Amino acid sequence: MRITKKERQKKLVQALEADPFMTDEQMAKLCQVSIQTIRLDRMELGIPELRERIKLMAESNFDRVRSLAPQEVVGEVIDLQLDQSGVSILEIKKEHVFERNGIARGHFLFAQANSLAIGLVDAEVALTISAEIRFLRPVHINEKCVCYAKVVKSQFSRTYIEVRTKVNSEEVFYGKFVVFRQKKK
Amino acid sequence: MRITKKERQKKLVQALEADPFMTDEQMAKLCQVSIQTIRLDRMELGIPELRERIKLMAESNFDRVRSLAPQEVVGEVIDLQLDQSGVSILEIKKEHVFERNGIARGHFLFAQANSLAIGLVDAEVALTISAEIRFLRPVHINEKCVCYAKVVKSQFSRTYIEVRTKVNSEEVFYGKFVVFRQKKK
DNA sequence: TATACTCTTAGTACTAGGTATTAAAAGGTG
DNA sequence: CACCTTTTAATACCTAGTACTAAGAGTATA
Repeated sequence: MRITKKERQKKLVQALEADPFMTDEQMAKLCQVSIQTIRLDRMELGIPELRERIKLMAESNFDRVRSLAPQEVVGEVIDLQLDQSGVSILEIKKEHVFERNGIARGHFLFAQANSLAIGLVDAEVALTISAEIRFLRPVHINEKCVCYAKVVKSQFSRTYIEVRTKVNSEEVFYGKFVVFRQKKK
Repeated sequence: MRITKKERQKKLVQALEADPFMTDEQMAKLCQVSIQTIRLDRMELGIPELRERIKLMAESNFDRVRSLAPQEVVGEVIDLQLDQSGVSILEIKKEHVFERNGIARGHFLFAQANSLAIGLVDAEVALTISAEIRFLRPVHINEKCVCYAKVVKSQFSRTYIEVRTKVNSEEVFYGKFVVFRQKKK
């Protein structure tokens, strides 16, 4: 016995973390033991077989891809008057919050506001130039952030937009955005 | 022959788009044809078998999971002196940019900066209170954003952090963050 | 009507990467 | 030496296929 069972199992877990696509055969070679030993190890450790592992990975990302892939806008736009105002909603889920305390990471609120501000501008190219933002109170998991954006001024190639995000009519985020635009449609 | 071959194949593609986890058997039932017909259809359409499909999904998201799942931080932290300074790198990929023009959406640069600023603060709870940010030039796909954050002041329960993001020593983003902190570790 | 042709179904052999089970060998410890 | 854990081996079976051959069904064409 070269290394102990415990050590081998530890090694296995690490190896699978680095490359979850290993077959039992490959693991057996890696650990210099028989395939049966590997299978017993997987049993003990509660590690499913390759195909199950792959499936779990694919499934877990499938939802995420679906909910995050239409990434052009963060949050669901429910109202939009181009060059005037818009409203979007973002429900804070576990992927948005700090594990530790369940408080939403600021950049998601920013992303919602930024997306809406950009989406508001009726131009071929619209890019954020600058922003002044304020996080007024922490937002928690399961809260629905309703984001209101309003164009306050449009000068030369710049659009000035004011954004307020509320949770139950309580303001949680405020931002002033300056957006650069090029060539009206 | 109820529906034509073309119609059936169209149906198949749509069904698989909605649920890529279907076996040939399930598809056969769905289309009211034999399993062999489904296999011929897959051949013609160049659709791989279930296991291959699942594997492709898992693989394609594996990289993304790696780079995005440790979501506590957007970007890879390569240097960190708590309460002093830190550096992180974010490579702009296709999921970060506007499809239209290949320019990075601002909120990713913000997220990188915000994450680093929060990560810099050595406290149990650290939350962004406000930020003043400026996007100095557009960042394109494949560019590597190196983000430098520096604590400039720490007063009461607030930490003031300055962040500069560069691409090839050219400044692309600048931000001043105010971070709230609670209870030192 | 017979023939040609596409479409569909059936059946067999084989594959990877396993599970589940039983049994035997190897190794270390009291 | 006996006991017990650990490891290996062997066998039957499973799923979701591939690869291939062959035959039947349905339709159009000479």
